[in-house]
Amino acid sequence: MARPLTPKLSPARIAKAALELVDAHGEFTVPDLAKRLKVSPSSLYNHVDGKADIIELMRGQAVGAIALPDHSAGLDWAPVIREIAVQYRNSYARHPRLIPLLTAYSVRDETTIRMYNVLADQFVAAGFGPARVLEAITVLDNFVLGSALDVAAPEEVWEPGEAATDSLRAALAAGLGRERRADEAFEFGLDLIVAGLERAAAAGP
Amino acid sequence: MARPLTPKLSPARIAKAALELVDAHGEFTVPDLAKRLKVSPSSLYNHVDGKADIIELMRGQAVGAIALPDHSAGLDWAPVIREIAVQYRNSYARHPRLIPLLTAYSVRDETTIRMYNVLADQFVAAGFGPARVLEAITVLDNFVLGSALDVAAPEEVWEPGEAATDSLRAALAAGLGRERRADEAFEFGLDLIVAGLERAAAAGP
DNA sequence: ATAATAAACGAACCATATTCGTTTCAATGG
DNA sequence: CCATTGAAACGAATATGGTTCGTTTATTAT
Repeated sequence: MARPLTPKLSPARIAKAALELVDAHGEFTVPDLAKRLKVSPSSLYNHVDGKADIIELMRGQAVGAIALPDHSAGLDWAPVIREIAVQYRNSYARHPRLIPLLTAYSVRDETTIRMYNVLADQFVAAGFGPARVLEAITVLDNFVLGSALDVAAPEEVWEPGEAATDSLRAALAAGLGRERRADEAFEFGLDLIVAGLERAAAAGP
Repeated sequence: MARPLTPKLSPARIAKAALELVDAHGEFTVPDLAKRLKVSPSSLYNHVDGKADIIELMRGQAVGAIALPDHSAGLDWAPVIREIAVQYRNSYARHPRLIPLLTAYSVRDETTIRMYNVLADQFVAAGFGPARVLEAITVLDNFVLGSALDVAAPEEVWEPGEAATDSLRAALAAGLGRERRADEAFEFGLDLIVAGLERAAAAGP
């Protein structure tokens, strides 16, 4: 009932359990989380600052796995930013139901900043001016976040209702499982954007 | 204390007041909403089904103002889809702080379906096959949603921290106010995507 | 008139997040 | 070796928020 020989809790353990709850149910409550950890709710507050803090820790878990490509070498910039976008998006897609929780707060963490830095360097190398660099990063970021939310959307959203025309109905029928469909749309959109950026770079300052 | 001569409440009134609260504070609680309407919390339940229902009503308010372009004429498809995307995004941008609430549910309403129909028709006219049509719609949708979330993000998110490199720092310095910056990035990205779609269409099926 | 419905209210309820005081153990340093 | 300190758990208590229910009163329909 009191202090155990070996601590049952730690921020990492808490974040992991919370993420499992979110993956399973799309949300989590402090009592549920405590139950899963076989602990009383108030015990959690010895290790974390509150629910918002737990969400931050989950973001770290999700995004911390991003492996930035080695850009120090003289690689072409386009494949580098493409790879970053893929990694970024995949790290979210692994926990789709976490994203709605993150959008409610929308804080940028350490990993994200590092990523922005690499992107900025690459775009400068591509010959973009400062304003364009910011726009390019924003475009990529927005597309990645939107695509991640798409993965989280429930299947029913994409079921044709009464009002669907033939064109839309045919398109929906062409979709396979939700998972791959979201993946393919992301790849397609990313190709469009990267190709567009390359053309913009070639067009000069 | 009992039934008044003229009803104080209606779904529309409730949605309007709730939206004002969200615009101002980024969230709303039922007690606060009731207070603003000078009504007891329980009275609301004579007109709406609960908090989730109120959020749905707000979505309707936000998105209901979209004016779909007249596409029956033989206009080129690219300007049509571009205009739709702009309208769609702007209707969200008018109430940025509402979006995080919507992403938690992500239900598609009537207006959205109508929009998808028009998009599907246009892409078919452009010569895309069914699978491509779905991908194109998804790409646009994801980019619009991500861009809308960007408008909602607080300013501080984009302030350069310790870890920012020169490239990123310069890019951030080039940004004006948050609002216009988000607008310009959206326009830029939309141009990239539409141009890419045009090239894809020209490349054939 | 009388019945039925609509619209408000207050009280009560349950879940959630959080705080506080207390207890128990582990480690440390005199 | 033990006394102090601090970490880690707990239970009780609190504040807030969403929702339900029974009641009251007015409007509308029969």
